[in-house]
Amino acid sequence: MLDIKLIREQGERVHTQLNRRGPGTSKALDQLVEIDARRRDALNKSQTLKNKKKTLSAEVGKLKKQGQNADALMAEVKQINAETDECDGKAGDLEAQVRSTLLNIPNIPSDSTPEGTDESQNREVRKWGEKPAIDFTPKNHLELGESLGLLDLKRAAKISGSRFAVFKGQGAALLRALVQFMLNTQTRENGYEELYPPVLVNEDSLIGTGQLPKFEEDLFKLRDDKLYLIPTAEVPVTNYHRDEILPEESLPVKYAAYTLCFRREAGSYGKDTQGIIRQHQFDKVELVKFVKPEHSYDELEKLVTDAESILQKLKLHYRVVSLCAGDLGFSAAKTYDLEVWLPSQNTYREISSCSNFTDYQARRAMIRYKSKDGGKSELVHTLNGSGLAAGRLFVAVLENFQQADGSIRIPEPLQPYLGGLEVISS
RNA sequence: GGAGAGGUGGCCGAGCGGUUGAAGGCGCACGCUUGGAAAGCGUGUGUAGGCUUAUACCCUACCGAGGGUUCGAAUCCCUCCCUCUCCGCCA
Repeated sequence: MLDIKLIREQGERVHTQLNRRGPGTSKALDQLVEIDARRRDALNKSQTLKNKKKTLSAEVGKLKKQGQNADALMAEVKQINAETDECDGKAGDLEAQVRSTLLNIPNIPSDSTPEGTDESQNREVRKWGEKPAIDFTPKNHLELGESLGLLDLKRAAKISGSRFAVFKGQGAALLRALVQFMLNTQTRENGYEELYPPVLVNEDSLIGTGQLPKFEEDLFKLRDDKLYLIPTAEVPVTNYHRDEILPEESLPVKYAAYTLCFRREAGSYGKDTQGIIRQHQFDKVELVKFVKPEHSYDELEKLVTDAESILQKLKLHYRVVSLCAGDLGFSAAKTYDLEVWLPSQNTYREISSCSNFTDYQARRAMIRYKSKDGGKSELVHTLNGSGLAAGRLFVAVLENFQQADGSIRIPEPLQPYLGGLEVISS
């Protein structure tokens, strides 16, 4: 949520910056300032009336105590009440309008976010490692997974439908090893505290991080309870500190959380239908940080480095991409994607997305910090990034470490998690 | 799911229709005291919104949430949520 004061005072700038996401993005701002002015007007009237009412009511109390008649005053207060109700109603309606408008306006892109309208204009920041030397026609992860008995999508479709997978045998063990390896790295080497949160969350949490009210159709919702399945651990972990004031000296607060994630993938029909790249249910280790505003962009760089450390340890070739304004997520001010090399597709595919949300989520979720030497509490900046998506990492391992005979070489750091297993073969 | 108890400031805990944003205590901050510390004494110590150059004053709201009764509600009534205890069920 953007600051209404900022919109009030620097409307032109906000318009310009929002429209970097695409023409017309700032349209919702148009009437906002005027509605807000009317809101404050009604509020002021109501408050003046309430003040008068309070004084008179106290008078009534005094008179009654002295056994005197207070009928005239009581009638007057009744009259004021009618007016107050009207003002309150008006102010309430206007406030609801302002809030719902604000909830549907995305974050302002950072100055360092590149210009551009879509994915094709994202800017490559750096590359790491090299493409694997494969001197045969590489198989894709589905062929490899099925022939080695690691994946069973046919039966998954029978059990649940399309975009679901069963990981089997050494495939299931490999997925588990990847999760374990990522969690250990992030908690033991990169300084994150582990959290294992619920995957069902309430509406307030989803409003807090920005999935609601605008993106309800992307979420799985329970029929009989007001709960949703999380699309990412960002939701429960960021909301862990919703409505809290954190002590300044605790910042930055850093959490790593492994959860299942659930996405309806509405509107992605026909995209990545083969294999397990795009699933309704997938595993992910998420990194979330709460930081002081002045550090958030430095913290974003570190967050990216922490996510990269997993790929580097596994010696997987990847590149870092800075998303352009048009490709930026709703709540983000700046985002780096990590894209891992997939030999079968001869391209880089997203495996992590690391974002700085500045104070946008913090304002929605009311997450603040207060310095030890008093002063006003201020909104924190929130960040998060995948560290990493386990299903896609599974794909990358299969494809990049495949050998001519169809077997998979297990990267050394993973071997301890698989009882010393060095190769998966049929 | 059934029965009962309860949700008040950072914490504990009073208040149960009238100057109560809320007694008292603890904690915390600052000051005095001290060689230093403790104790003691004093002062201060919530959030949001409005107004404002102002994180000064002033005003409004907030005692789980939302409604209602009343001139007036933390206090009375209704609905919902959450916590605890017992029973049932269950991993």
